[in-house]
Amino acid sequence: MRDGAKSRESSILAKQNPTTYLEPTQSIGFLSRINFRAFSKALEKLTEPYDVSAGQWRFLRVLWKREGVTQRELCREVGITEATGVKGIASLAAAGFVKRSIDVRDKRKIIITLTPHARALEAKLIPMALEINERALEGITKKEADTVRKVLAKTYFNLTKED
Amino acid sequence: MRDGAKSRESSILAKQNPTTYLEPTQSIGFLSRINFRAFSKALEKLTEPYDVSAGQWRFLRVLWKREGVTQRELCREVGITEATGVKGIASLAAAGFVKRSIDVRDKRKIIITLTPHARALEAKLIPMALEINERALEGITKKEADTVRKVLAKTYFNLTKED
DNA sequence: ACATAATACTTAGCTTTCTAGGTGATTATA
DNA sequence: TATAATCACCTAGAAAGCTAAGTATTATGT
Repeated sequence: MRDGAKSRESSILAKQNPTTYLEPTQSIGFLSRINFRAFSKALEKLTEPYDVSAGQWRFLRVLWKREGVTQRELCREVGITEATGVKGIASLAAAGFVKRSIDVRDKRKIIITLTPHARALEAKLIPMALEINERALEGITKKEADTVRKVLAKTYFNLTKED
Repeated sequence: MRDGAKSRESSILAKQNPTTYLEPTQSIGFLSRINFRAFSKALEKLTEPYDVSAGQWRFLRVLWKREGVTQRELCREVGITEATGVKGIASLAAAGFVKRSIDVRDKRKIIITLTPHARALEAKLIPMALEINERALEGITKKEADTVRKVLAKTYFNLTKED
């Protein structure tokens, strides 16, 4: 690993300054960004031996719960635009994780189904996600974690309503 | 705005399911990702009339507090790799927001300084960031917000230590 | 029935990010 | 002092996201 990345990550949150409202380290937007990257990278490091990238993981997680869904619905659940979904699903199909088939009753729709290989990966990969979550939440009480989930759901709602 | 984006954003968090640990809407990684996008987009909508993108904003915020910093140090504070920084700073320079100059005492280093135009933008743009934060935190107590900041700093630390 | 709307996916092009592997300047060491 | 190591930045290439605009297909309103 490059030294630059390491020194950045280990020290960026060292000097928290509670006096200034807009200090980056005090901004939930900033914290969301660096946590998103950290979660992705940590999970990707575990799933990489199975040739599953962080982007692919996000689709697979949805599909394991709910297969045979349309492309639009899948994108909605993953939390991305349909344009982004086209690329992501193409990459999943190229890697042999999903099959795309046109809905017989509505030829506009594309139904996404998992290949047996991708279905089998669930048992391997879900524990990895659990492990990352556990590692991330070390030293954090259940109540605190619940507050974070509740607040982040609310901030998201506040920022995206009336768009 | 496209209807797809709207329907996605307005309903994705509607059905929270507290029973399953790894539900996307219960995952702090997932929530961080969608919040990062939401914060970026909301702020960008306000700063766009000044031709400042979300990426550029992240650099400017640091530089307003601490000008004349090296490229490496700037990247560290923004929370990105140096490779990413090269592109971002090039975009800032091309837009006339910063000047890059070689350090006379160490010719490896590049010192980033703001142009008068970028310096003047601080007074316009900082209130926008405050506004987005206020909007995001509507209906959230100070204590809850503090918990979120504390927890997100900890999850980030937990995930990036010993890399 | 036929023109118009809406729906579902696609394409094109841009931004922001990453990793891996450079180059050149400075510092440390044998 | 020569050589090696380290440092600071750069390049290349790819992933993952976005908006805006385009193409079929289906639904709707007169």
